Amino acid sequence: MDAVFRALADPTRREILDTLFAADGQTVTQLAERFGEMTRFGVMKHLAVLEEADLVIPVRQGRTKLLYLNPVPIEQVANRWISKYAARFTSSLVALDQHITGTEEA
Amino acid sequence: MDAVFRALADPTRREILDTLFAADGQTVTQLAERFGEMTRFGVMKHLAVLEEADLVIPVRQGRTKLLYLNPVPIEQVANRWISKYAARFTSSLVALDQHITGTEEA
DNA sequence: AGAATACGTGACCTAAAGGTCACATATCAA
DNA sequence: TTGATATGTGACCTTTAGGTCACGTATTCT
Repeated sequence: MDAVFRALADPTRREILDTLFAADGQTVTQLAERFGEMTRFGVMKHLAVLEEADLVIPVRQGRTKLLYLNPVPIEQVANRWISKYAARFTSSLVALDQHITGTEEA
Repeated sequence: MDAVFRALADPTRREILDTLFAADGQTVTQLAERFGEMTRFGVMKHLAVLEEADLVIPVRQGRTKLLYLNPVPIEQVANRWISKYAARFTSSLVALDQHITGTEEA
């Protein structure tokens, strides 16, 4: 989970996730072209960090590498760490649970 | 929001938040004593980052500084950024909203 | 085969992060 | 006022992060 937090710390990496969210399965070059202010190598280094955190999953296809967004680690961070602090989030889940299980309308 | 992400990136800082979550309103020295492997100065630097991100709110009281945890920025990150990626989180909020607004039980 | 394309690696540089220390300041207590 | 306590500051050091580049490898196309 440490790797996830560290990966999300950089704005460029969050922007990469945003880009993949908008269009999943891009190649490295396609992605790099959207970051004109940075070379392909810079983007690749960020991708390495994102892959390390399992936020981006690479699929080799011939000479290209397709990049897929993996939201699972983000969900885990939300559920295992953030929910502890985000009272509204927690109470939302509690309320939802009560709603579902009928605990509230006893 | 950038400051929040960056602040959460370091494990020591997350541990500080955990400590304040367990016991809010500690002084700097009290807090520092729990981090035996680091000097007070190291802890203070981390505190500066947390305060910068508004995750820790300092209240000067005489010669001591009381540290309070502020979960609001974490909630904002959850709502404005993470919810986009965490499908279960999002659907939970949607369900809750339906529950509150009565959209569901029409 | 040869050329173009797509990605990978290692060296390298600069700036920033993490951490310690000596020292300064403010406050309380006697 | 003197001494102890609590925190703040700036200099300093070491490691890491972010970024570029020259070059190498694999793959596709003709």
